[in-house]
Amino acid sequence: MTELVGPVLVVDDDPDVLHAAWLALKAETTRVETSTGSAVLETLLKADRFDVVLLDMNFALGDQSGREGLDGLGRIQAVDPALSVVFMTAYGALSLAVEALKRGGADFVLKPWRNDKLVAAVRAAAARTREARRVEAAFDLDAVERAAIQRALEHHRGNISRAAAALGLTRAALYRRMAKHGL
Amino acid sequence: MTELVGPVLVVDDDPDVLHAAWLALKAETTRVETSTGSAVLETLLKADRFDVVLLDMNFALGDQSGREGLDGLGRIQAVDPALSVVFMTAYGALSLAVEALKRGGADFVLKPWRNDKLVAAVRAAAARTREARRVEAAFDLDAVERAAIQRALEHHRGNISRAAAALGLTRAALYRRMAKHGL
DNA sequence: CGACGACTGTTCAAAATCGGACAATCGGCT
DNA sequence: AGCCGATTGTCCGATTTTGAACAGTCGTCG
Repeated sequence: MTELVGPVLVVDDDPDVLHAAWLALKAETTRVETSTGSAVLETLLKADRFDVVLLDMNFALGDQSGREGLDGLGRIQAVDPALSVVFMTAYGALSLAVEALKRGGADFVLKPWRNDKLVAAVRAAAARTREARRVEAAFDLDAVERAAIQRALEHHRGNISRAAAALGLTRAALYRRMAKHGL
Repeated sequence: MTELVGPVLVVDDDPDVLHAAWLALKAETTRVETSTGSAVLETLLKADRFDVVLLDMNFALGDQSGREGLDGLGRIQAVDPALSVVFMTAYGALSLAVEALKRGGADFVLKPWRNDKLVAAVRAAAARTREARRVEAAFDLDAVERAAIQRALEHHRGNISRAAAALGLTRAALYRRMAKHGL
């Protein structure tokens, strides 16, 4: 059973790269979004729930430090810490790759790539994102509270008063929280 | 491995009954508290965390309806729904026993009792209380929140900022909740 | 060293939540 | 039907929580 990869965002200053990535991924994913600049990164991330971001390391011409790419990684992590980022680069500097992975990058592919390699990297990154989201959800207090309330309501067969008492809330408080969680 | 039964509260209007219960239970439990009246029930229950309450059914002389005992049960359940109540009575009216158990009484012993029967009933009731408390704890929102916070803190190795983000809180909010839970 | 980024701990006015109270409704029992 | 206790849904002034801001600390790197 091959899980279908969700939306993928590809960011590179070269339109040819974007097109090549689109060709390679369109059959493997639910959707491929492309962007030539990292300026609107936050906007794009908030608009969609991507499974993977494919990010170019070198935006500034003549600057091969990867500053721009690492900065993008940080900004992505700030918006969605669970989202995996796969770097693309034409320069195979080892120290850069090490730094990128240490900071939480998922993988590193060299341009030009072999399509099957790219697909494999994106698949793995998507799986990583899903696992991270799964772990994250177990911590989110809102989700935990919602689950506890649902358990309590089920255990007391919809009796609000008893459920509230079991949860350690007043009835009014339980009403508020149920409304908040859409129950 | 025989678990030691925790504090037991015995309520009966007859001091002889209280003494007999004390003799039967003192070796089997951590503590036996006795009271001749049900008036101060709430006060006693709030002062200690009992494992079992032994409650007489007939307080009002000439009244064998068990009204007084059933009322006591209700008041106990209002304070601590998980606490098991064992009824004592000299009159073996079936309908009364059925009513008492339907309302959540744990057991029913006839006076005069055989000490080993009483001890067995108290042991079972104590186990019932502990199980009910265990189930209850799984619903209590404060306990659930506390556990989630501890998990998050451990997972992020004490890093408050990251733990707060994972929990979906601001740092300040996490500080407040940690203080509230004594962490 | 000195600068920098990340993290900490606390403050305070604004905003959300609290819970006791109320009238209405439900469900069982005579 | 009529009664009574339990439950429900909502209200509102009192209380608590919130989060942006700030100053201080820690660790790292040039």
